[in-house]
Amino acid sequence: MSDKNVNSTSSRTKPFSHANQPLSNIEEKKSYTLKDLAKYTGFSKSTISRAFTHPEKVKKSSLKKIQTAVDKLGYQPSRVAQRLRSGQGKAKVMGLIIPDIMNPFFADITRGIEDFAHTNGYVLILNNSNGDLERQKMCLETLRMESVDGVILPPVSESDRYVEGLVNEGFVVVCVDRRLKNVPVDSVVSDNRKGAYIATSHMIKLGHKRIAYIGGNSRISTAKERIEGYKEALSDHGIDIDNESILEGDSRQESGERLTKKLLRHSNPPSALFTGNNMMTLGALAACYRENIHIPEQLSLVGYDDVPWAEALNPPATVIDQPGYEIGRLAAETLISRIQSPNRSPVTIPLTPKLVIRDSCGASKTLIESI
Amino acid sequence: MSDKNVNSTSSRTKPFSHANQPLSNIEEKKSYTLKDLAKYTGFSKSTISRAFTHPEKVKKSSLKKIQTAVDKLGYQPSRVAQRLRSGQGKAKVMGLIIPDIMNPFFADITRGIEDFAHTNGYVLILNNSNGDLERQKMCLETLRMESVDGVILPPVSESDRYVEGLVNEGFVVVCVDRRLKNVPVDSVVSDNRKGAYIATSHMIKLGHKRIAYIGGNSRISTAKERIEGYKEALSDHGIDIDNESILEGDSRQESGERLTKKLLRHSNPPSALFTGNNMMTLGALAACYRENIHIPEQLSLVGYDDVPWAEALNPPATVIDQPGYEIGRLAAETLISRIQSPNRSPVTIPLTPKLVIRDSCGASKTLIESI
DNA sequence: CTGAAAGCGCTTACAG
DNA sequence: CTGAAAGCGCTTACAG
Repeated sequence: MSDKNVNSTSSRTKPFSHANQPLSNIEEKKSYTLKDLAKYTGFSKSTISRAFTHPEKVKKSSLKKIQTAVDKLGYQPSRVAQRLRSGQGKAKVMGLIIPDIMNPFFADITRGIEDFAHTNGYVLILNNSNGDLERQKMCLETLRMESVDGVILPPVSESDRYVEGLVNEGFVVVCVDRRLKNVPVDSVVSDNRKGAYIATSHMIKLGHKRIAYIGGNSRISTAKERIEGYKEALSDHGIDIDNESILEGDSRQESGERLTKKLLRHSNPPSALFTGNNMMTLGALAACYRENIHIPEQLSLVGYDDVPWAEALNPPATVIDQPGYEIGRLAAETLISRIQSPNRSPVTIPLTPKLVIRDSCGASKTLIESI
Repeated sequence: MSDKNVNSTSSRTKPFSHANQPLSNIEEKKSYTLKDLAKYTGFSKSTISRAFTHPEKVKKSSLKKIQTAVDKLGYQPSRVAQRLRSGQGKAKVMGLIIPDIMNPFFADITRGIEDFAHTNGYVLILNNSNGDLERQKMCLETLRMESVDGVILPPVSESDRYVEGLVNEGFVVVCVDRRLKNVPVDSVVSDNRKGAYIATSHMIKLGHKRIAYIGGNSRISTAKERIEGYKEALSDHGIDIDNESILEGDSRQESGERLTKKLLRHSNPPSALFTGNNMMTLGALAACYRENIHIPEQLSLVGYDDVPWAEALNPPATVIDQPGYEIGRLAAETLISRIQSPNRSPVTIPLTPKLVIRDSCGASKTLIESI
């Protein structure tokens, strides 16, 4: 044990500092254990433990005495010890692996998950995969060593042998935002094909023919689905698909800027742009500012995700909105329900995205057109 | 589960999929334990444990055999069990309590902390205080039950009896971004007084006399310091302080919008605005757009934090930049160093903010003026 | 260099 | 209604 200087407080008055007096010989302990409580109350550890876990099995008067002691000592059980004792699915910890916490959509999902976890007595271990498959694997390994009850993640890649193995082994995984192929897992996702379809159709209705698309890496399910929805909308409206107008980046601001510049410098530049990713939208805007392109006069823009700053932009941005917080909450809920019924068949909970019309396409009305 | 016996090894080829064959009767186990490894290799649990913790004390050849078994079975130690055994400061978990993960500055700090934790074998438990003192207390209680080695947080309030008690008890706390009064804790903070001073002086130099300020609740140390810096800059330049131009909100977008509207509708509105908080900056921008006020022609603006969208705004925003990621890393580093030397005196690590000049004050040059 | 034993702080059958 | 005992998976003196 390491030494620590506890003897600084001489006289004490407040309720808290009196707590450990009766057990002065273990005064330097960080926190009390069942054993201390047993010594203090005269009950056995069993009874005290039972007072917490099955109070109905303990005599009222004993319960009261124990409660008093708990209050007096400020006893708090060790969740680590509880975890070691309790079986599968009772650790009350969930893991979360986020590709980029700076992305407000993921931050919102995180918030939703944390809230639900907190409310249900779960604790959340946060990991950052940084969009890297190898790092995601390391995170999963760590989370496994932590005996978490399950993991929530937007998979870095749609197909992933390591995750497949884990799932088949019985490790609980819930996909959020992005899907996983070839594995039976619960997923809480939004309908990205539809979101992209709505966005693209909106521009088409406003008269645009040359609509470009930039988005994330297509090994990610959402990126893939969004391209599909975009293409489908064009086809449905009899517009030819121009592969030079479809550019794939890496979901970061920098690639958004780079790809947008490329599009703008094209001999026959697009009149409208759909950015399938909120960080890339930021890059696109920076590119327009640099190239002195005015929105919406010279370029109409629809972004993905109704980020907090969408409304503060000049002009306020028309976007596809997905309920991040809600998606997060649902994912956490799904995880807990899966833990409780390990054998139920996997569910996919799809959320429907909405178009939020602001001014970046020239349509001046500010209304939410739910589709 | 229950007992198991090791049948002698059959032939195996693929490391992973065949792994658990020799232990087929415990096939449904989630993961292997030291006991399994002991049975499998013939060594005692002690030796195997030692092979991990003190390999130099184990014979080379044994080490090799154990390694082979580990690989074959895919053994991973239980961090929960390790944690229970190991003493204070060896749990390798840190807690983080964030007031608002949607705030990109906090998200950036979180990223820095996670990175450092990950690199050093620590795991991060994330909690959301939502800026609420009571909730922050609950988070701290939970984190304590989790036997974390320490907690990093931007305190919701500068003075907080509960946290004080915790610290005096020896619970490791590192303040990040915001300070704590009356308690000897390590802190990694930026010089907010100076940041505000620089921002305000910049506007003064551009000729502004009526410079308004909106910021967060003044029970938060950063908000308080920024007001001080703002006032100091005015005084130093011989400008009277007008208390009607100083409005206090709650660090959220909505209050930024509300307060800005109030300022703009004033009979003698300000010609410049300093928003002491990035979410409130967003609100201020929305207010300007709504009230049809042009930046920088009608109102100059300096915001706090060089958020990812600052550059994508139209016009790109002049802001005070604080290195969030770096601050986070340093906080995690400080936490770990504190764990290692529980008795060293508390340090305060101050970072210097910079002014990033863009276009929201009319100064058209894009340069970073480090002060 | 190795193993048997104790113990971290809890919970849960099993006997009273 | 209560207590003694076993055990969760590990680590670490203590003896060989």
